[in-house]
Amino acid sequence: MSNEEYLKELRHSAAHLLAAAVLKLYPNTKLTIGPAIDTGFYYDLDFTHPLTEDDLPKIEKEMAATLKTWETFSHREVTEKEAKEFYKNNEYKRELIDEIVAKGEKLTFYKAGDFEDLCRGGHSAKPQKDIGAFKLLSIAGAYWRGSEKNKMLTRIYGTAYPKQKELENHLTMLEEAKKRDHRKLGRELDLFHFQPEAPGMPFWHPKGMILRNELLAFSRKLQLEYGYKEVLTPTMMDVSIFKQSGHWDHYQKDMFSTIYEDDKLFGLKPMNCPGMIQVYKSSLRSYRDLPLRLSEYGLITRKEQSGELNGMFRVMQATQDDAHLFVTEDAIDEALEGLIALVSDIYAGFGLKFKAYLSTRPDNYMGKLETWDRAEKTLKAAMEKAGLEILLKEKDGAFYGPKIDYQLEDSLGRTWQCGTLQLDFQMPETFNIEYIDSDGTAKRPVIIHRTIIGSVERFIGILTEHYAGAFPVWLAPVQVVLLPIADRHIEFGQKVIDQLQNAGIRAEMDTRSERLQAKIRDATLQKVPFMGIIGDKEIVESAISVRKRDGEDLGQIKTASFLNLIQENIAKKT
RNA sequence: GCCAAUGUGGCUCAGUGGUAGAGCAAAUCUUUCGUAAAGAUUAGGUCGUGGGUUCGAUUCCCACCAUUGGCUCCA
Repeated sequence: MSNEEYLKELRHSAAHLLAAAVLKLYPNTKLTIGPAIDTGFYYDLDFTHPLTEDDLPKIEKEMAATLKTWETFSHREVTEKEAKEFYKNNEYKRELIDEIVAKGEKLTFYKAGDFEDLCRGGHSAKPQKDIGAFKLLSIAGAYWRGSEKNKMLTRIYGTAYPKQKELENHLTMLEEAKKRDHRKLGRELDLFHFQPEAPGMPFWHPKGMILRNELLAFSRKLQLEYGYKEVLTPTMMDVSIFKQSGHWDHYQKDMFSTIYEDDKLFGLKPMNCPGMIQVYKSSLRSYRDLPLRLSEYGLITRKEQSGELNGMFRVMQATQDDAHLFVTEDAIDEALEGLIALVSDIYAGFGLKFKAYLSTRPDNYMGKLETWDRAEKTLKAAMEKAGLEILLKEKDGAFYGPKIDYQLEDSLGRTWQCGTLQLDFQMPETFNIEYIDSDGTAKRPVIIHRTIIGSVERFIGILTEHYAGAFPVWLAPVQVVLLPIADRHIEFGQKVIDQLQNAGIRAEMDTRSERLQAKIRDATLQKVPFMGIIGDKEIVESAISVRKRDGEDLGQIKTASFLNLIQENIAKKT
């Protein structure tokens, strides 16, 4: 058995343990389901009284006591009648029983100690021994069967490991993730803030803007190399555009709109596509113009439900690094190759690992079957050629075309959906866009939609957590801070600052009348990559003593060499 | 939108049915200092917003707003 399976069984058993303890403490609670998940387990319960976090330690204690009576799991097959009799007061379990019966599967009960539960199995052979350490982590609401039409149940999350040490490591990791929270770091590093008058819409501070601008400059530079042309389209347009694109029908409830001059209804764009298509349509296009790669760093606005905003990860206004490629059908392959290469280039700039998922034709697809087959084959071939592992998401494509989704992995191993690359055969029809082919006839191009960074806001949130705020030199809002030891060193410091700034380095000087230790501490907490200490010795040598934010002492360095060192770091994106 | 929790000076947090404190940050002064926090003084809050109960509400109740952990949603 793999370690993964072992953990899964152990946690599944821990979920039963949780249920058993809850039943002892709150006998009228109705059990529903309780699976193992990647990081632990949960159990969804229907309590007669609301539960709070304060109740968790009590439940943990009961779990520990119960575990002592759990030597092993035994199971038995039961009839539908028996099962329903057992759960005569539990409509959730009866619903599950009906489903199992309908599927023609056997009904089994698993028992450990004196706790028995409807279960398909998959438990630790020796729960008492295997569940070495467990902890209940949080309490949350969850809909029965995941549908908001159903009753809200109480979900208790927990985690379990064979060894106490492993549990502790996991908890340390959670602590570490908390320290890296971009909302916390955003405030501490003075990058941005939120306030109630603009929910889900960040106020960017000067230092945050440097991150944005560097990020976009990097993206622009690469896109230029790949033949993109940048455009910018209105944030607000008459809703007739969105009626034509279909957004008004399908997405209206998530769109902001506003009345203009009493009789015109304007909508804030929730996506850039309609606008960019207007640019395409603004003149007659020849096959010689294709592929036309239009990029836009467009501001999109979407209403989000109140409970789902989450710092920079989920905002109501976002800037997307959007692009639309207008290509002839037979040039799709080539366009995709370029795109996949570009995606890899951009992610590589941040040292982020990624996985690419190919989403294939859904049941409600539009267009011709053979076009889909070809498009999927094309995407697959392009992924293969780029050396990407092909992970499939069957039937998960958009109705207008198949897509590749990119998931980034950050330094804590968490994954984030960022880039997406979608083939679209539908929008060209809807907007009736054409090009004149070499034979003089009008033909329909294909559109490839893509974002790589995704939303700039979200990406900066991810980068902040990935680097724990210690941005690489090229991104760091302040790259160098000079620390004069006494006031008489400021003059020399200013000369160094001038040199650095003239070379485009973001350098500052801490002229406060604080002790050196305090200045080092503050610069370290601000995660400034380089500190340059200036005292009498440095002035004599016409050099600065360089300390890195991780504490490494680089000793005295002449200003010119220091400049080179920084520029090297910037160029290598370290 | 749903379940649960939270909202006190810029930040982190304490506290109370009789109109509020601490540390850090800030300002001023002293100090001019060698690799992660010098010292003193001062200033700063109608306790998220609106209603209600009460002689009196930051504290109790209701509504709303925002945030957090989840669920759902993300065409």
